[in-house]
Amino acid sequence: MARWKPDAAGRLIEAAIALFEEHGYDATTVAEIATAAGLTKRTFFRYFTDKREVLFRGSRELQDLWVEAVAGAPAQAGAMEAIDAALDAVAQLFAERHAFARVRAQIIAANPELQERELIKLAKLADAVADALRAREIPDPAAALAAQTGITVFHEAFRRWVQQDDPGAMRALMNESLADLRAVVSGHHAT
Amino acid sequence: MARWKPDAAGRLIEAAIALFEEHGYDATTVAEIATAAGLTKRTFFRYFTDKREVLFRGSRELQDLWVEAVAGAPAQAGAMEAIDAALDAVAQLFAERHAFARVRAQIIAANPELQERELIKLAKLADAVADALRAREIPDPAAALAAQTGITVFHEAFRRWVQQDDPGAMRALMNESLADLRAVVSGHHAT
DNA sequence: ACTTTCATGTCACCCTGTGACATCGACTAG
DNA sequence: CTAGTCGATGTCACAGGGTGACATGAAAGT
Repeated sequence: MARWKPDAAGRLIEAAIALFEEHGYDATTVAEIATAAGLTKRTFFRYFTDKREVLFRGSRELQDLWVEAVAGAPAQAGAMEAIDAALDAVAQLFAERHAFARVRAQIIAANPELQERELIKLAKLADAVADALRAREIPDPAAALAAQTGITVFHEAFRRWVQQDDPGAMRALMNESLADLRAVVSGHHAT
Repeated sequence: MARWKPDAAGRLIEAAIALFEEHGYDATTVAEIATAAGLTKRTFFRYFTDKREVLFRGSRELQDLWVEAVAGAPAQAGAMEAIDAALDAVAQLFAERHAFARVRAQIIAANPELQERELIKLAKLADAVADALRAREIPDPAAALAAQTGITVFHEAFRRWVQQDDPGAMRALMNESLADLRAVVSGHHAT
């Protein structure tokens, strides 16, 4: 028999989310999370660099998905077509996780510190996507701006997606956001 | 004679920046900053909600400038014209503060926590600008997207502006970023 | 003069985050 | 089978960020 119960990180995440939902993020201490997961405070910090990070483990996965989708777009695709392909992949990923995403989004919405962490994860995501575009021979600053724009569209669509009930609606929301953005930037009037 | 030396907040900011430059942000404690300013740790936290905030007092001023410029744009101006007017005002403001901005940018660049704070300030700025656009009868989501786009252009231009020597170059950098963004979004190839 | 106001100080305290070292099952070599 | 190593976790002590409660005393009002 194993000395330790498996998946310590997973248990910490589950315990953390349950406690955050019940008492709020601030009112939950790391020691409480660790105890609820059958571990100690010190062990918590071996898995997560800080208390916030327990909610952001999935960001890495999202970033990989973006990067792979951009890299895997057809050879002749331009910057925005590659971004569009990534939006497809992302919309599919999230369709399976609507319920979880909502809970998590609610916890984050209630805490400025968590919003800060979310924004920096998004910024890192934009950097990674920009790198993926550069690897496709798209020069700067077009790569950086296209990446940032793709993330803006995704973020805006995500915000709306968690506020409504259809898990499959993300792609449509993305398309709306993208169309609006194009209209605004080129100076036409939006819908 | 006054009981306390005036401008406690200002003294704290100066002391903080000097110490951050000398020893780095992490290695500087709040107690050190306070003592250097002739105050106590407790007093520091009466002026700044946390240690980071001592570097972001000016963000409020920047936000007001944006909002006023957007509000004050000609009545017939569309979303992007109003943004453009704001970019003018912002470029002027920063022209006088190139040296300070560089020091501050360097401190922030060295610290992830500070970058987080910077990003959330930028997000709040985008929200405030979006509100100002809505006040001009620009409907959502155009208002939100135009605001976010304006901030993206500003941020990109700012990044380049602190890396070069001409304090007056910001407006030109903004124009370049904006032109690049337009080209990317509408699908043409950039320079 | 008496009171009130208010910026600052003092003190005690909790929580986050980290370094150093201990523990002990599991795995591996021989 | 035994010895030794490894790796995940625990224990302990501590620095630093951040806060609540109360004290102080000059200045400003009345």
